[in-house]
Amino acid sequence: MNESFKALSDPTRRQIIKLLRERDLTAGEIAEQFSMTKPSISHHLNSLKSAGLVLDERRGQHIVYSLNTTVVQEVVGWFLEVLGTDDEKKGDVSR
Amino acid sequence: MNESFKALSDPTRRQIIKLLRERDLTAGEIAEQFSMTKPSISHHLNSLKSAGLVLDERRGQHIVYSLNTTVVQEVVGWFLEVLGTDDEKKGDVSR
DNA sequence: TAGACATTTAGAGAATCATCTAAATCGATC
DNA sequence: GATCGATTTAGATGATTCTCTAAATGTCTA
Repeated sequence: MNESFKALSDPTRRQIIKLLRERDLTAGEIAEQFSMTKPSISHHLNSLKSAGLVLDERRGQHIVYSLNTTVVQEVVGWFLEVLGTDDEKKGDVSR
Repeated sequence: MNESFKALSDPTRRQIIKLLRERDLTAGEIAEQFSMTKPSISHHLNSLKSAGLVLDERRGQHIVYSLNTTVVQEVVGWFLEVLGTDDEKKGDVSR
């Protein structure tokens, strides 16, 4: 969970996640979108991957990245917990 | 928005947010909860404050911190945008 | 298997960050 | 107004992070 938040703390990585929401993309296609070297993007992709936020799959010469919605959901869960819901008031787990 | 994510990338700061969900707390009360010096906690509080995630108010000798739910909501908004909703499919803004 | 392309790994440098101790500020009380 | 308690500010240090260039790896095709 901590790794997820760390991964999300960088604007480039958040942008990558937004791109992957549209469709799966190869590492090269992702790199094209940024004014940064490919190794740097590769580093960011690795950070997202080890946080479990994205998945990768080799497809021949290319490596295709996709969003792991499950893990993103978990992070949203943290926020919902912090914000509380209608069923569960601040810290009150009695009901 | 970037500052919010940066602020949330630290476990101590996320824990502070969770504590403030229970009730408003003074800087000292917050510091008590951690095995870290008060100046360090003060630094974290400042980080949360300048990200807009918490609010502070001087009450006599003490300074009371509280959660700024509005800004936390904004961060949740980012996630909902990434995850999509039932009304709005991946990148499809046509409907 | 040689060459070309896609991607990652390695290593380095500059910047940012978390934490500490020591000192300063701010408000209350005697 | 001198002192006490609560909190922050300043300054320093070690660790982590972002980015780069250069080199390595993996895969396809001729």
